[in-house]
Amino acid sequence: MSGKSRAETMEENRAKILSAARKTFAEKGFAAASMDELTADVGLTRGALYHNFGDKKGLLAAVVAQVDGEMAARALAIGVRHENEWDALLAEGIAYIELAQEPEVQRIVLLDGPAYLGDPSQWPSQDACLQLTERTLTRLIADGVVKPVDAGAAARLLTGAALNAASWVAASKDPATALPQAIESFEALATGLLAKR
Amino acid sequence: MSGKSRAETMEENRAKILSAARKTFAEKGFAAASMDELTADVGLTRGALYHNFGDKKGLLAAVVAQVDGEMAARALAIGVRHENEWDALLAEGIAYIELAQEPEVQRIVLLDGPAYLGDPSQWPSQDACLQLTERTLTRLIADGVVKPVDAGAAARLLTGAALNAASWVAASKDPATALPQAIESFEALATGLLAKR
DNA sequence: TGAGTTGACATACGCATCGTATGCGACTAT
DNA sequence: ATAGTCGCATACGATGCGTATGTCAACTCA
Repeated sequence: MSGKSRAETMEENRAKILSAARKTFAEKGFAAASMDELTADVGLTRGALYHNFGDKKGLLAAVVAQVDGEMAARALAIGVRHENEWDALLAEGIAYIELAQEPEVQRIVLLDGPAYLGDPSQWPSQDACLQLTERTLTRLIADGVVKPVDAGAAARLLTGAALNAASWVAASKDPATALPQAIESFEALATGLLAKR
Repeated sequence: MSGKSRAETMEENRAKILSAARKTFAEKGFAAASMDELTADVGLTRGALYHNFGDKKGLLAAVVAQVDGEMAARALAIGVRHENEWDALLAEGIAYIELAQEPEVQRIVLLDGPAYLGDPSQWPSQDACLQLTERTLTRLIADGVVKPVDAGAAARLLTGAALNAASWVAASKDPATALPQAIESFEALATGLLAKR
């Protein structure tokens, strides 16, 4: 019983390519990544790639969805630990700033993703991070904690601020000191959404 | 005296290529833009391109600097009309949201620029928008109007929020109604930076 | 003023890469 | 057993980039 079913090896090869792409895209960027090299590194050819993902952009989309999903899951796990919904929102935002420090996220999700797949709000994966904060914001607005602004717009602004903060920290000369400064500013900005003072 | 000097035609050809690049990059994106076509459209060859701009990325950098500079100039002109520095900052931010609605800015400065040239804070042009708001913020912090946060971080967060808002509006189904919502949220967020309430 | 030099651009070449069309072996169903 | 399908490899054509080399006009200087 050592043989693998057809569907099993199929999934294995898909995963191999996805994993290799995730690494290569993060290191060299999407444009500079050669599909010949990438597939050869896992013992396959481009034939497998085009069969599984359609084309090069299809592979990027799959990688983005994976990384994006993991980030949302981690942020959610952090936010859920807070009883107060507002504190959870803040914690999630700060989590984004910290999670987006990884070169993988920086390069794939924040740089190449938008450039080749278009604006995140149009992605099939629908930017998991955005949806998460939008739902949280909607509840907070209903509870009167947050000003009655459009939740979609506020969510986009908030995550946009957080992710830009992450890029700023990652690109700064001294990330260790830049990170707390970014978080401080983020918290200050966020409090602007509060209804009561 | 109808003859043009060597330096004159040089500048003319540079401007021709730059103008064509600005249009093509905005319409088809950086990756899909063929340098053969682009130069042929203005009656030149790639030889002129590589002589004037070094390589394809060099051309993108020049275009980005131009568009970025124009945007900062327009935002500054708007902000300067306000006597109150804080109102000027808000007006500048809102101006970014509106100015960044143009497909040129969206595609070139916000998508392809970061992807191919790296984080804006590392650009030679040093993201004119960022510098502008950072200086304004520094003055406001010195005056005690804004909380004593790091001006660089806050500037990045603020412009990041504004530019993401612009992308959100541009990608939304109904930009006409999304724009005021984005501005409303932006103003709310910005007030979080105020020291006194 | 005329020969030499420089500079701006064109031409030509090699190399890499992508997408597709085609081929082949393994598995499956009847 | 055989025909058909599926997953992937191989082969091909088409672009596009960067560089090395060529060329001709403009500028310099004696």
